Amino acid sequence: MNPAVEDYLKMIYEFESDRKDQYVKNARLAEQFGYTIQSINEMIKRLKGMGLVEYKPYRGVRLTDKGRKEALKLVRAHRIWEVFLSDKLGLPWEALHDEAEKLEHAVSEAVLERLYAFLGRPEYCNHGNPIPDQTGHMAPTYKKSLFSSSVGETVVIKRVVDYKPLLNHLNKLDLSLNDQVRILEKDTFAKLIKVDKNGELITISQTIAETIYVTQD
Amino acid sequence: MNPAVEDYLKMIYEFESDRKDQYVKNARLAEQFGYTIQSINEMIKRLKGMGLVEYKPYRGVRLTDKGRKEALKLVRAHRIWEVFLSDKLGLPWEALHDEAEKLEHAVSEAVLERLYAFLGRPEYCNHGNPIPDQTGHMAPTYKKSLFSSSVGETVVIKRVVDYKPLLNHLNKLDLSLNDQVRILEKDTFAKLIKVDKNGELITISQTIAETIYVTQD
DNA sequence: ATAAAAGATAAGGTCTACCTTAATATATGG
DNA sequence: CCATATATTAAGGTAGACCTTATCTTTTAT
Ligand SMILES: [Mn+2]
Ligand SMILES: [Mn+2]
Ligand SMILES: [Mn+2]
Ligand SMILES: [Mn+2]
Repeated sequence: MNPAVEDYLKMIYEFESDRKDQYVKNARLAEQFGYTIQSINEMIKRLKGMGLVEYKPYRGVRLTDKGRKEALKLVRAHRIWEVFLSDKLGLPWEALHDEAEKLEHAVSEAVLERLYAFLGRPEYCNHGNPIPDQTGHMAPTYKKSLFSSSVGETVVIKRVVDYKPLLNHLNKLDLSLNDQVRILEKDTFAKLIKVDKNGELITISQTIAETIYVTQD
Repeated sequence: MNPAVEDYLKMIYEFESDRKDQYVKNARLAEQFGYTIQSINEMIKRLKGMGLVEYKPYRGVRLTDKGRKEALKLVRAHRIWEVFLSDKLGLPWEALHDEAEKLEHAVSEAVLERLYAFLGRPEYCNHGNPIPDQTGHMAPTYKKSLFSSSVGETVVIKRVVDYKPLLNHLNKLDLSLNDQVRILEKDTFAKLIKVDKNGELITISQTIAETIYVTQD
């Protein structure tokens, strides 16, 4: 298990969590990684040879139990490092991902468990994604989007998509995890939602509001 | 600068610190890394091409200023991670090196500086090696060996060679960094030294005592 | 001075993880 | 039902970082 293999497993895992029980298309992986489809194909064959994925031509790829177990370890390491970088070193949320992307491959399970304990066994990373425990179990994923909320509702931001341009945009809008907002207006034609955060009026496009997940307060 | 290149620079740096202004022999690198001399030769050529080392056939290799600067960054990262792993996660000193060997390559300078501050800008790692600051300056290296001490002297252990079998042996002898010991007896024929630590009698071979560095108390 | 030891170089090989160009197979929607 | 879009496979290439086998050069110690 080297960084390249690990990153493939993690990516496949993340795609699988989006659209449950779907095969992941090689083309999607190619696009996401910025590699050619041929390279993806080669690696998929290697992963298959290692018993980490199941592959059906023209359908796509899917993790085996063994592959999923490995992927979960990586997801776990990634999110634990994010918590460390944020909580202990004070890195802003848009910087966490890239750093964790490297650290996740550089740590033994023994050190990871100690780090996890040191951080107080956090259940979520600083983007609101659940952190699997040693057995692979994790807290629920917030699935209700801000845009799906109704006018008058008061909600709390609990998860955002971990994508740097989005996080930078949220910084500009002055929106952070655990912020409480009240839906003032929702215009499905203009594709906008207006919310109130502590007396501050914030206007958010539908596209952005669909990448923000909330709980009703 | 990738992990392989970084590890070569660090190794050359460490050999250079031992025997000042000496060229490092490719054979020594080969032995230490466990690679063939041919492989070392190839890599040395690459390092030379990158302007990181100066190489004289039959004499050896030496870091350029550029190479030394890079090497120092790695030494710094390595030792800072060791402090983290020991002080915050409680890893025993014999486990620090292997873990730091991976983490040192996985961290940006920005994160490293934050980590350094988080740890309280330590001057020494947990084996007593000085940690260079951002400019490359560092506290002095302890150079007086335990075996060179005289009977009757009371000394404090300030540095040990970071070599796992040695550290395990010191654990068995119940010797740690900052322990205070008094030299009871030194037998240059039997190649032994006997010390008292808090009423406990500890017998140490010359070879081992020469890998332990002390200050006079 | 010279032979043995130490060190360097040459040539060819492997494996990983990427790439390009080109051919081929499948899916599907009009 | 078949054309076009989508997906796959083939073939060959590169660069890094290792390897082995073999030859050649320099140093050094007697
Ligand atoms: Mn990664
Ligand atoms: Mn995250
Ligand atoms: Mn290393
Ligand atoms: Mn150390």
